[in-house]
Amino acid sequence: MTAKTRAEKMEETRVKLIAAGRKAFAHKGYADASMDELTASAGLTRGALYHNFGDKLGLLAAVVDEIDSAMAQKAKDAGDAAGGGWNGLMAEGRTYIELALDPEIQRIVLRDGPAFLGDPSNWPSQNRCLQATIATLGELADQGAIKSVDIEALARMLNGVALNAALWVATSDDPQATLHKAISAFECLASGVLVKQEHR
Amino acid sequence: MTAKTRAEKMEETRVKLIAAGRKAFAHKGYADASMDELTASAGLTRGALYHNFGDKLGLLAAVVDEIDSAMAQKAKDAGDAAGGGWNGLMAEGRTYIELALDPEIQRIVLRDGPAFLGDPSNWPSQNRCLQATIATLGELADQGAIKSVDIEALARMLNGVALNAALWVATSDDPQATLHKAISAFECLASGVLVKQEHR
DNA sequence: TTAATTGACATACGCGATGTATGTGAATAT
DNA sequence: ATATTCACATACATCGCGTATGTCAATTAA
Repeated sequence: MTAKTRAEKMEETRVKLIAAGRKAFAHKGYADASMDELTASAGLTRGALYHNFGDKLGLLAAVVDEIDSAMAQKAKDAGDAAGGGWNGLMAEGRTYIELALDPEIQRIVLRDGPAFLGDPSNWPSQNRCLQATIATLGELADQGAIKSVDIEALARMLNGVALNAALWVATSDDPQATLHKAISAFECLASGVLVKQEHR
Repeated sequence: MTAKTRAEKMEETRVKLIAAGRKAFAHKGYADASMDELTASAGLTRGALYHNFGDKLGLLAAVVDEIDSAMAQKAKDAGDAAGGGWNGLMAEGRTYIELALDPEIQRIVLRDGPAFLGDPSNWPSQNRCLQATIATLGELADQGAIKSVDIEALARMLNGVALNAALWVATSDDPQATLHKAISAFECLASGVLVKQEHR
């Protein structure tokens, strides 16, 4: 086998640091995570950290982006599996909320992320997710399936509901029980954008 | 007039520190707010801070409690002025959106609060704004005007929509135009919780 | 009125963590 | 083979929190 090149080793340390970051940030929270301990647990020093990510926030941004991108991908897959359209949109939302059961996601993405990195709608991963929602809503609007309200506004509000639901589940004492309530409320509110109300 | 007693002076310093906390936390965020600078801006030292509030988190809790209480009062007033019921709920939502336009509220109560103090429903203030929404929804549920979904969940989702709307408006190029879109979208989603008699 | 005591706040210190400046050795280029 | 780059380690400066201790005015008691 071929010897490791320099770029390969650097990528290796980036992966190690992000992995260590996920563990430390999830377990102790961003504020209480020591970069000395974190880098040591990866067999490195803070030198590697500041060379690769600039500062502590840089590592958090990288960790959040990795996790949030994976979340968006899973949500999109669920939407496609549900056949797209309205059912797809609901499946995306439901999946996003269910992911909030993961303690790592709860702590890093839903709690510390907004506090230390700012408004989530400015995150690269969140913007991608928003564009996907806008596209789906656009199709539904062309079909006359939803009320004539500004598409971007609807997309932002829907994502806001899902994010808020996820946050609620994340901080709940009983995540499993809260999950069902959150999903029901999400679908209830979402039904408001449909032209035809569901019969119950 | 009577000379200032000791308890009166202490209350004065508490007021000064909370006021300084609101300014510093809103402008620099909780994490980057220096207690040295904060207390100095109030003409005091960190000694007063730790004597009155125990630690940095104690001051944040006091600040959040004060703001959260004021928010609840304004929302309730708006709801009452609209005559309660569904109109009152919509008025509360609009009020919440307008309140969340305040950068101080955005940063301290809506972002740093949950991150550093934990789940808002566990705050000493018990998130009074949310409680007001829950109370109104309870009335509507008794009247059979809304779908049978968990009241707390609905309240949280509605507030989540309002929060997201406010954040969007706040960062918009044209806040006035965006505000109308946001409120329309809010009312659109909110209508999802109403039962529609004509479809039964 | 005056001496004793309380307590609200200031001052001083230790500890830990971040960020930067500098050093080093292995991989790459000439 | 020598020079150079650069990924990372090491060493250092700084800053901010929390605590321990000091101080002086306001209260209390005689």
